[in-house]
Amino acid sequence: MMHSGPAPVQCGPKLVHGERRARPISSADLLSSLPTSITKRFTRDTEVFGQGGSADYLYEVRTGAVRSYTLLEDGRRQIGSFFFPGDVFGIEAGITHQFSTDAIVDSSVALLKWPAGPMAAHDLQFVYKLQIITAEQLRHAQEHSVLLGCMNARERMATFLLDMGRRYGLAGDLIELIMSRQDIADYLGLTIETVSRRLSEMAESETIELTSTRWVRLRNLRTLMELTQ
Amino acid sequence: MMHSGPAPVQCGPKLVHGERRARPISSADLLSSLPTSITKRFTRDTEVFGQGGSADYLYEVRTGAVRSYTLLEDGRRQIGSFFFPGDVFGIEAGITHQFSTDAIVDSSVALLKWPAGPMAAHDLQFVYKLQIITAEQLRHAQEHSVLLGCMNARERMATFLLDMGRRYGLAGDLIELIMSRQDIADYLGLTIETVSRRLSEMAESETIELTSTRWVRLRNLRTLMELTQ
DNA sequence: CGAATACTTGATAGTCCTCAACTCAAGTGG
DNA sequence: CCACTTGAGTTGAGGACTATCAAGTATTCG
Repeated sequence: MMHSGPAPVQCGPKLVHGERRARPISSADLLSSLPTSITKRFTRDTEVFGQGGSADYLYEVRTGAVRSYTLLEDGRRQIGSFFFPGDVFGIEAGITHQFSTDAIVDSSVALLKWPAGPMAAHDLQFVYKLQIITAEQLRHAQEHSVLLGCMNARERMATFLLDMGRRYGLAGDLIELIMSRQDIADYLGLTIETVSRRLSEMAESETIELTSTRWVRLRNLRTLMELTQ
Repeated sequence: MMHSGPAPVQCGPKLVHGERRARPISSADLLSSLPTSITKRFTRDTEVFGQGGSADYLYEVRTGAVRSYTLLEDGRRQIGSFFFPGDVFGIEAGITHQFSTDAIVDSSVALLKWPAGPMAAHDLQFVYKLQIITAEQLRHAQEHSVLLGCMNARERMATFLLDMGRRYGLAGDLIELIMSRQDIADYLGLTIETVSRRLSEMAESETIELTSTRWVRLRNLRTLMELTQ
């Protein structure tokens, strides 16, 4: 199930109804349209907000990239999402943050202070947009559960590469992996070694090309998509 | 990482800041307060709505239980959530459902047709409540990603039992597993055999007692919580 | 240029999956 | 009421995939 499938020429997990799964977490210009937002800069590896901190703000990436994650006491880390320019994050059900976030590279982030008190957001348009974004993030989390619950390492890597290409792609088939191997591993529920091995394997089979450690060229989209679709 | 840790006397994954993770997906009485809802009955194993179907309604479990899941073409299934009386489900970012749902046992479900057209939900209170519920489900999905990405089978089972006890508990330490072993397996990203083995193991160590196939008594909460906290 | 860090590659081990047989429970029909 | 059937769940043996541990290579940054 997890370590799945008929190894040779497997056709990859496909959704019934033949639907696409991953897609960008769009922002719907939530914060940029509001005058009350301010912009802050965060250097590489510094915290934007921490687990348990009070959720007083909404955030939107302007430049750079951010990761959100949960830390377990013994050091295990699960990265829930990567956020790129335009992505909104920091939405919470309660008054405190359930996870931590920090900048992957030097980044600038727009902050919007929540309207004070519950229901003070008398702007229907705002709440409506917020609802859309939250629902999109929910969908992303559910898709990620499918990846973590059903897919093997090969399929996870292929899914990740295609997703990154869609959200952070450059020059068509050349994509930048702005995050470290450890980040990728913690996002995909794998170890850094397994991530490295699967990438090397894909390069070996000429499915991708490892231009440098942080740049990947997608050479055979079809093969990749057969592993994810 | 995944198949984790120092096997003997491991203390389980603990969140930094010592926070609790799982908790019920509360409804905030979204539908029950609205006059436009109708109630439908679904017999065991029948579909409430299917992946790809148009998302015209919101749903709330009245009696019984519902599972939501994603199906891959090769038969792999990931159950995202179980819903119990009071839980709202069927919230989507787009106009079609991203996953399927069906009744685990004979159930009655309240339906609320979405206000026609975008932004026609001129009731701020409604959108606000909806936002709360969506954010809660997002949190649940994120927590589930931690389970799927970081925890071993033992820890997943313990987390599941405690969560079920909280959401569907009876008589304090006696809980009903209303779903099949296969459902549990597909929810936890395991196989049915592994689920069975871990339950037997817990019974052997007197952490739990398997009263019958569908009833479990939690005998040693401390041990369970050490595996999850 | 050198040290620290990131990444890759190899060998081994462990957890969970797969396949298979068995037990148990529930429902049916004679 | 009991043999029969069927599906669900348990248990066992073996294997596969990924983790772990370790060493080596590449990259980055002062």
